[in-house]
Amino acid sequence: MTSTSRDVARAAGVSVATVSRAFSEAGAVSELTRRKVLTEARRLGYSPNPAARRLITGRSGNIGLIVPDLANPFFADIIKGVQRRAREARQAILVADTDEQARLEGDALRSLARQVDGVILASPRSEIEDLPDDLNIPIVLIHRQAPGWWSVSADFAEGIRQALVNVRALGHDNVAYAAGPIQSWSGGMRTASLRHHAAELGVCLYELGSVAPTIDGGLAAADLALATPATALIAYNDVVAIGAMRRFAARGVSVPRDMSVVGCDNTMLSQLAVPALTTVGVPRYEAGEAAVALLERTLADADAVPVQQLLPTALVIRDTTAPPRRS
Amino acid sequence: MTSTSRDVARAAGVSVATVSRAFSEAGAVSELTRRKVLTEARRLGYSPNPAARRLITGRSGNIGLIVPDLANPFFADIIKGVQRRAREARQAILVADTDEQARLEGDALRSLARQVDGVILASPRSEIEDLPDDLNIPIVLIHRQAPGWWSVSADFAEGIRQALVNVRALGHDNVAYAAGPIQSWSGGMRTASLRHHAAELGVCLYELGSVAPTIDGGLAAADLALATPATALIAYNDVVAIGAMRRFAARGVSVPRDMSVVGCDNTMLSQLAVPALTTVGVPRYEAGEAAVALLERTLADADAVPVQQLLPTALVIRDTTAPPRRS
DNA sequence: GTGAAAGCGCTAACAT
DNA sequence: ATGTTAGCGCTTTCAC
Repeated sequence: MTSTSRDVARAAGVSVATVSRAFSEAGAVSELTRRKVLTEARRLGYSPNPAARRLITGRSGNIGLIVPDLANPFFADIIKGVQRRAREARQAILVADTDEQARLEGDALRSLARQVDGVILASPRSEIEDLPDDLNIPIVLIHRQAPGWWSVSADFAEGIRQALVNVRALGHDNVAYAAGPIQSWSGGMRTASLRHHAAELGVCLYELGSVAPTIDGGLAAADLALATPATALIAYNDVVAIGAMRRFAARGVSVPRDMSVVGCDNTMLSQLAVPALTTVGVPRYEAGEAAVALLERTLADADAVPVQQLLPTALVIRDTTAPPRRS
Repeated sequence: MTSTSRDVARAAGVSVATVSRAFSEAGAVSELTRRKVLTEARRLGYSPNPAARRLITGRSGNIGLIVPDLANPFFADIIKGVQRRAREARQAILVADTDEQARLEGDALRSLARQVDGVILASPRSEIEDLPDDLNIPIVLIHRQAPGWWSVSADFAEGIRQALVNVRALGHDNVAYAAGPIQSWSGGMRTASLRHHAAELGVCLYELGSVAPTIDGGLAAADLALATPATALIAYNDVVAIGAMRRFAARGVSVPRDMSVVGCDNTMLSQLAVPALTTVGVPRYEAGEAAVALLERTLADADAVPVQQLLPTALVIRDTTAPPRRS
């Protein structure tokens, strides 16, 4: 059905090797014959068979991308970044969704391994040491760091520190914190940073414990926060923050007059739902792009030493209300 | 580095053909040798080279998915559906984002064509006749119908009709409609259905024209709606509806007391942002699954006659307020 | 039920 | 600058 390099070679009166060269643009073919070959190829509707090419070069021209949840806008943005950079590099992307299940990450990795040149693993839920390590392909982590692994991650510790500084500057000295799932690496970073800097800034930190990263989790967080003297709540992410705000409203607690709320991640949700929410903006698009760039580096030089790139977060301040006097 | 079928064959004391058979589970190999082969394979960390397999079978085990915008939760859900069904069928997904640009769809299609067994094209922005038709691979459209093409689409006409019936039942007889981009096929379906049924239901329809499918478009739609006697506004999608509600609020028009608003698509956004918004729920996850199922059918029987599957929409009613008296 | 051998379509030496 | 040739790792007749 589809024509082969032989057909084109025959039609153009050259050898298959020349056809191959014309398409691999090694520049090792005269301009004249190149045109001739390309013309015949177009006429016959020929394009190189990627499977055959791959069988011999060992390169697939594909990169794998594994994310916990495609429907989460946070990861959607990461994919867009990866996509953009990959398109430039003429690489296609194979995407896998693990439904937030850590154990599916290893499976996805293994099934992708033979089909791609490298894999980008966004916000892995697994323990890094549980991931298969005999895959023999480069892996770049996004928003997760681990010794000896390539990664590009936001500086979560610094981001949350800035949020705390901001809240402190507004005059809050009793701050509640609703942590997310305990497996969350970024959550761990945030918690540690918060503990460290609260003391330093003279802020009394009320840890509300781990809540689900959902609207419901936010409702619970709000109730817990109201049981403390806190006048500000820092939430694991925007969804939790939105849930908390909803509960505050229901309980007659005015935000931000009676209670400041700070989200994290700065997803589109926060802008649509609560334009006044201050959040810690975490780079996503940029992280996706950077991850592809790192992958290209490992592909170009397999022995390169792993890079752990750190991207800055940006505090998006949309609330500058001073705290109320609460006894 | 990675071992080949020959290595396994040697280790297991069989021929490469037997190894191949053991992995292709044709059942054409004795249970004993099968175990032996599989054991050796595991020991050596062998798995079949997909490129080689593909070169000979012609099947890649990949399916392509082209969407206008990965960051749009609407498409994210479609991907999740595709993903789920594809995983069951042990197919990987190559995803391409066209950034809402029609002309990129043809490019994406072409670049995917040689790498996949079939392509799913979600909500194409192109004119169908502009798409390349010499690709020689099956294509299934989502949320778009065209003669002679495989497709699975929501019944947009019926969905919007139900919305209109609901609004009419609430007592509104002056209804405004903010249409989306004129290139939108689903939008065209909706507009036609609305015109048709408005007359039938005795509703006076005020067409506000085409607005951008954004928050800003919603702001404009609200202003336009207030210039008519309409007591209800049906919006192209939830984002427009949310934008409109924001403007209504700013202009002191109470929703739903003074103005009913109906969205479309029932995205997560609408639930988070405005829990009271009535919307037309368009199947996404299901559409994605169904599309893979159709693709499997074309793959199993290349001569099968194209199916155009229609999925029902679901009216999500969260507002039952009667209309105000407006002169 | 299993083996031997012939390619799938391409690229990469090696010649010329 | 171009042609010849030898595979890449697998599946698939065809024998046995």
